[in-house]
Amino acid sequence: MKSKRAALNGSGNNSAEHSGIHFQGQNSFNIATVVQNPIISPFALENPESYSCTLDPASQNATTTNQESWPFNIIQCDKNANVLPASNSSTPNDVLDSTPTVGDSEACPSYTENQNIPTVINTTKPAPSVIMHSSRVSSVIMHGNAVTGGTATNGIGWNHSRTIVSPEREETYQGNNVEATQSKSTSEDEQTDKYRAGETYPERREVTQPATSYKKNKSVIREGNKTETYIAKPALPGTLVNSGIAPLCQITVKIGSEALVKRQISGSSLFFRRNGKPRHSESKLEKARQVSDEDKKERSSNRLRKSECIQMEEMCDDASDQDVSDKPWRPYYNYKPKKKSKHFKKFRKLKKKKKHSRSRDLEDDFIDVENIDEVNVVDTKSSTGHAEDQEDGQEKPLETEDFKDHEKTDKVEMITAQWQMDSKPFFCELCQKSFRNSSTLKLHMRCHTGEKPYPCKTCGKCFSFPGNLNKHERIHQTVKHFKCQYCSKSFMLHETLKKHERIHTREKTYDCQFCSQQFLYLCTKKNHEQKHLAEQSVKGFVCFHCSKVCKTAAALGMHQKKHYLKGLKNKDHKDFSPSTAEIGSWSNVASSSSKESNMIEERSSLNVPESFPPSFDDCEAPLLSFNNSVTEVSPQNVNAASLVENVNEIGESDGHFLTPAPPPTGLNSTMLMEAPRGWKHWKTRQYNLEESMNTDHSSLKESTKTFTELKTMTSFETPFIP
DNA sequence: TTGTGCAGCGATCTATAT
DNA sequence: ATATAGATCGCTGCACAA
Ligand SMILES: [Zn+2]
Ligand SMILES: [Zn+2]
Ligand SMILES: [Zn+2]
Ligand SMILES: [Zn+2]
Repeated sequence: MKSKRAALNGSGNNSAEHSGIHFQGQNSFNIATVVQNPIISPFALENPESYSCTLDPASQNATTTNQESWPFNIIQCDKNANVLPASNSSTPNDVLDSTPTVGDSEACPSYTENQNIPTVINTTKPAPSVIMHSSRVSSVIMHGNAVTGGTATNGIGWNHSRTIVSPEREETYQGNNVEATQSKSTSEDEQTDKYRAGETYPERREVTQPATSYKKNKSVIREGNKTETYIAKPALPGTLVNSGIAPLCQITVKIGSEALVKRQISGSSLFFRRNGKPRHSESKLEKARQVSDEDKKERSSNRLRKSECIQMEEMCDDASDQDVSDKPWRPYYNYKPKKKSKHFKKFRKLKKKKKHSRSRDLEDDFIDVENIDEVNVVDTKSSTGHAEDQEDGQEKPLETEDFKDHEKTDKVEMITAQWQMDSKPFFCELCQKSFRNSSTLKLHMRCHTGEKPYPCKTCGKCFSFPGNLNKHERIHQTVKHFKCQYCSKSFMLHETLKKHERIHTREKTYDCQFCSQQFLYLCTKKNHEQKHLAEQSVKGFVCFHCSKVCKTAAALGMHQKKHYLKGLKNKDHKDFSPSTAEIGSWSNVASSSSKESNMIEERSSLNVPESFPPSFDDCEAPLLSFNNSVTEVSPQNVNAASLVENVNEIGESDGHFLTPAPPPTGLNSTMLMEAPRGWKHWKTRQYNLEESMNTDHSSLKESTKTFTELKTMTSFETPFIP
């Protein structure tokens, strides 16, 4: 059995393939993907047979094109079939109980090029995930709340002039996932059996209209043949199936080609957003909540039990979780956002200059907004420690001012928001990403729609982006065009060659945070670091200065206060002077610790180098913590710990004591040394924390860089190599 | 069993063309 | 302003060696 590389983002959201789901990147089309989620379609509550469903006339003229698209079902319903009872409980349980589980992948035939997928029309029990209404009076299907056509809003509550695009485009796909929201009824079983038996699928249809550009903003209700489209889309494929958080769905209401309302029924959309700036008006959130509540009432799914719903509610109860709901809509497994674009940097620079000319003190508040991509405003590591200004390559000095974090955060938010508004005015409503122009946004929407208009001429595999097709088509060439200039190896793709050549050039390697090893591949590095983390599960409160281990944080505080006082005494005013915040921080720890100054001076005899804190296995207090606040381990935490560690080393290398730096405020003044022993465990925690903090991985990268710089400066000679 | 490197792909960024 | 191509990054799966 082969070992599998640990997934890097650890979210479970990336488990599309793990769970046998192949929305993207695979030709296989796993229908179970959609079926798996009981919440996925409120429509499933409805008795589909009660509708008179006809094929959308447009779709009848549709041509079959690409085979890999989002598995929407599209049904056009008569107007009089529009009104849906809010609590129509007709056979919901049946529906759900018969819902195939994720593991039913074998029941879901792989979709291949020559196969046809049944459209919804061909099934006897259509349970659409997309419904097209001819009605002029729109209503949101589940609860009948009207979205009045005449006063159409964008449903978002924003009043700016951004372009908001809903996932479905002018081209809508004729559903091929009949089973998507349909119960795994006998008919479905029959069908899947048929498919397995090798019978051809009914032809899959696609509604293809001339690709028109997205209308900018403003939902204009066209008179005449207006079509309202309700779309319920599965959320992220494979979302946390195992964790009990079911993938959810999203409802988009389209009138004509205008996306007017999107209701995202996803994890935390089941719950109120506490603070403002909602993307949906409160009433709509309320509606969404009602929907979910009804769902919860009416569904006693085997896979999503009520308790799980409650659990979800609890999970999202915290304000910090609010935006978690946005995450599942990031295309492709919740990818880490790419690096901040140069435009953003330019923007920031401009801002800085403006500020500088206006007021000096604002300028002094250095804000590293590099990290604050999109919604990440929690990680304000810039407030302390070293922050690298990537743009100039200049390293910012240690921040010693007593900042008010929230002010900075606000500034960052402002800057980021303003930048997005100014520089990226094209907004994807589904994932809240912004883009610089409509083309980019259009392209991006393919991630949501699954549109893949670029088929490989050789194998027929379709791609969303021409560049990816080009890359792909090279694999059909047997010739490896790209030769390594250092060895004789050749590669199909230039990018692969470049990656390979890093072996020789040692360029762009990934440094282990804990030792001096470098790795060519990020995943390798992370796996390696995990090893450190696992072994470094130090339980106890470690003094970074002398490696003593204290049983409690208070004890450590007491101990380190000694260091601090000593340092003050010996300090010959180099350039270090602790901030008041810092002193306060340490004093607080110390003062609360008078009772518990039972320091443990025992040093582990494990293979821990002298400079590394000893482990303390039987210590009850698990975390190294400032201010007695505790959080779970995360890459940020680890980096923070490392950061402090190295700051200490700076001080020591200079021959004088340096008080440990305060923890980065972005970590809520918390850092710790404990890591779960298992990688998977760690991953999970990492993900959860990141999600709850509404951060992304970019902060990790930034922190790592900072740390790497420190490492270089301080010549981290004694790596911890277990 | 574990670690490492490669293949391949999705998605985004950036420069350039229209 | 928009569209496009190429570059790039991040990710997973797989093969293979230790
Ligand atoms: Zn989007
Ligand atoms: Zn091909
Ligand atoms: Zn080579
Ligand atoms: Zn290491």
